[in-house]
Amino acid sequence: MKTPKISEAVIRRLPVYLRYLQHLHEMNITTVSSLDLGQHLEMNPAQIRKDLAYFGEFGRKGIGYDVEYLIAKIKQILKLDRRLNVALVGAGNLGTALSNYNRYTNEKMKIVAIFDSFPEKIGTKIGTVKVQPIQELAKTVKEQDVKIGIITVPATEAQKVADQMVEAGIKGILNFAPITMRVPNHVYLRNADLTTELQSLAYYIG
Amino acid sequence: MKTPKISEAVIRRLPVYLRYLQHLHEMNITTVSSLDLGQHLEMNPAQIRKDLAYFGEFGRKGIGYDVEYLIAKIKQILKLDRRLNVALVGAGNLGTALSNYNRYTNEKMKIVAIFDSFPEKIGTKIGTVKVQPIQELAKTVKEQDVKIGIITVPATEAQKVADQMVEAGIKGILNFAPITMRVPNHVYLRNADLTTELQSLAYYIG
DNA sequence: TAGATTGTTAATCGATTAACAATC
DNA sequence: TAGATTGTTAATCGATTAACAATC
Repeated sequence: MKTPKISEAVIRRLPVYLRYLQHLHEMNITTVSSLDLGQHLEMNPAQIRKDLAYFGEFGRKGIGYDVEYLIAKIKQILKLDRRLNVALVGAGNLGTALSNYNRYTNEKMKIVAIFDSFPEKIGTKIGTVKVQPIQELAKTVKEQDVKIGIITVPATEAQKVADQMVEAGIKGILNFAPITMRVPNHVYLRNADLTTELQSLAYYIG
Repeated sequence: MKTPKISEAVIRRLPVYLRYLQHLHEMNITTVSSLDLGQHLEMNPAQIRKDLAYFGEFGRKGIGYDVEYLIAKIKQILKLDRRLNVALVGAGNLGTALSNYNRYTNEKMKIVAIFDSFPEKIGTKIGTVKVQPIQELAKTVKEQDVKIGIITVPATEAQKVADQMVEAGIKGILNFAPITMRVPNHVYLRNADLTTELQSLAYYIG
């Protein structure tokens, strides 16, 4: 079966499985059961099996899952097996942190362009990527076939940047600015606002 | 009624409402309906009403919600109306970004201590907060009544830092390191792993 | 074979949405 | 009063968990 209709909750768990599987692989563990996975990730094994079964039969009854094979399969599902170019706007601390994230890995998803509006930032390098003026966004997106945009500018600038990304033809936006932004339906938007994260935490502590 | 059993989904939406209400307040808008809120936040108005109604009757039939009053109430619910001290370990780019987040606001939730293990970092200041050696964590947590810990160290260090936080008596941890960490049941743990965020994004674009 | 573990169906649980009486 | 909008109950929808036949 292809993909019936996969919920976002499922998709968000796959990278968590992937991370632990990669850890197992590094430790030369070749096989793992949903029970093992569930114990380590503190999740229900039935849920793990069901999540994986949406995409195919990856395990073997009585045995479990082959770690290396499952890693390959999850990467395939998440489309992490093909090149995916990312542009980041806002070369502040958060932007720099994100740029450094996958700098040394051989992930296929890569931040290939960084933009800022601050003249002092232009021309400096973050890793191997030179910071460009925001005016060059559209041109670079086309030239480098950029599909995803990350927004790490202040709230006041964020919607404007999003508009420019949409205009440039970007397909998905990961927004870190604390605003509710508007994008057309054909653009996928994900918010990762760290202030709301922090605020909801207070409820469980205070 | 007090709080029957509020789901995390509800708690995570409250800061989003709060943010937009504060925006309305800045624009001198005094009243808002759940319909308005729903339209701007792209949410179902019934859900917004229900979320709020868990905590009391904050609106007026036929009128809507008083913006200022609702802001005060949501802050009260989230316990953002009382002082909440936060310690951050890992004074890298991400740590610095988070430290700067609420530096200029008059939020009651504040990062009051920053730690790092890198000798060169010790003694430098982020905003007004001096970076301390990690060895001083326990002492500072006690002295400053720190309740929440934020972990922005590399994956290899994260569990060790979490253990120290738990040992020091911290009540909640916000973890940005890409690992599945273990904490005792009495400590609230929230993961905000930006790599998994990025990876799940690929699914919707590729 | 006996034990283990998957894939999947059915049962449960919880969250979202619709609808509407109450009332400003 | 008529129109608007809440708070809340009931209906729907979706996600999680349990259970088990299939099978390695």
